[in-house]
Amino acid sequence: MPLNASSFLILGMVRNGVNSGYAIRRTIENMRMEAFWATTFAQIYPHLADLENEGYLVRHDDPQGARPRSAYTLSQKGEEALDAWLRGTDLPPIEVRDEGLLRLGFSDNLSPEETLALLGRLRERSEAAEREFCEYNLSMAAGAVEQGYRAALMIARMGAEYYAWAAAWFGQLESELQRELDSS
Amino acid sequence: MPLNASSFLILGMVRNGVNSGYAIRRTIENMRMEAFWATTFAQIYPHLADLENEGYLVRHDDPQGARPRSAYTLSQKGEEALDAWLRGTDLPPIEVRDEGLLRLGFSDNLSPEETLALLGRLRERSEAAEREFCEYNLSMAAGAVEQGYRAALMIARMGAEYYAWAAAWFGQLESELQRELDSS
DNA sequence: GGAAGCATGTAAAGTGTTACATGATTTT
DNA sequence: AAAATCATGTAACACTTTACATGCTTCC
Repeated sequence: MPLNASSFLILGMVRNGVNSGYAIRRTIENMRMEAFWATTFAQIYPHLADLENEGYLVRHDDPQGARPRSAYTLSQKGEEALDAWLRGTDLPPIEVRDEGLLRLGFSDNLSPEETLALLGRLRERSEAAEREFCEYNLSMAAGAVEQGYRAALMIARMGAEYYAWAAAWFGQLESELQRELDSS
Repeated sequence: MPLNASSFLILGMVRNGVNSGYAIRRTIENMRMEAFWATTFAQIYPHLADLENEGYLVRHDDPQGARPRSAYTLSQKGEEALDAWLRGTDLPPIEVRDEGLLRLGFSDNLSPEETLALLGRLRERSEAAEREFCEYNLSMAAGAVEQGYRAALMIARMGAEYYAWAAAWFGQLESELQRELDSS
């Protein structure tokens, strides 16, 4: 089983002390990490089991009262694989799937009013994403969790700034189109 | 068969006069449309056949000499489906998968030098993407293809500006880290 | 004559999402 | 007592990518 990006997401989480499938999913949600690498419970649990079978992770029983719980730690092999990936000189291309931009790209047949409405929805979607990142950034700054999580915070800050940029970009297009509409 | 975003990409292309599977793939490549919705030949050809079976597209034989070729046009049903999608008020969330950002997010264990190298690779990748968008934008401005392709050009311009922004962002992080390194 | 590009596909594998199922614990 | 959250998974489905296969045409 060759490791893929999802494997390293899990290994990285475990090294950061996020040691159960449930905790990994929740952390990804809280950190808005889905913004650049999404996953679901249905992916994480089987993947954790695979990584244990292949010797990258070690599983421990860690029940909370009568509720069973599996906690994981990195094995030597897991540490090495994660470090090799972090130091790798390859860099796979970014993959984006944005149905909204696709729609904008085929909007030539829409009326100016309809295009304005679409641009407004795109801007609002970016504004909402920006707000979510800002909320996470604030909650992090409040706690003293910054020890050892510098990189994750850096990414979240980039997310906030990117979505602010995108919202402004859509807003500018709206203004231009509105001006054209007014002057005709 | 409910239509998905890939269906509308194909319908939109056909309406714009890009009427064969081969031409659709090449146009997506030339326009750098893969930056926000990627596809391959292996997806397009069966999908075209499905859309024809369901009555969204009409197929015509359009051989070039002895080389066979299938050309498509939109049916009434196809036109309507495409317009309904363009005017839809729903807006599915953006999906991004960026192994590079994932790596940066787990880079706390790297040395400053190694982090600098990673940031440099990320910046270069953005710079390369920006160049590709600019090339397409220039090739469009040169030709008189702007008639009816205003939206596609708008998107390509956004692509160029976004990657310029991202490259600058990574560059700034590099400078900050370098300063820290120098002053210690 | 060979390389590059035009043109169309199939098969298999890999990856990811949705829906479902179960039961314990904590909070209101 | 009900709702929310913790915790773990399976099964089916949908989607995408990779590799392979074939043959024509144009340019060098």
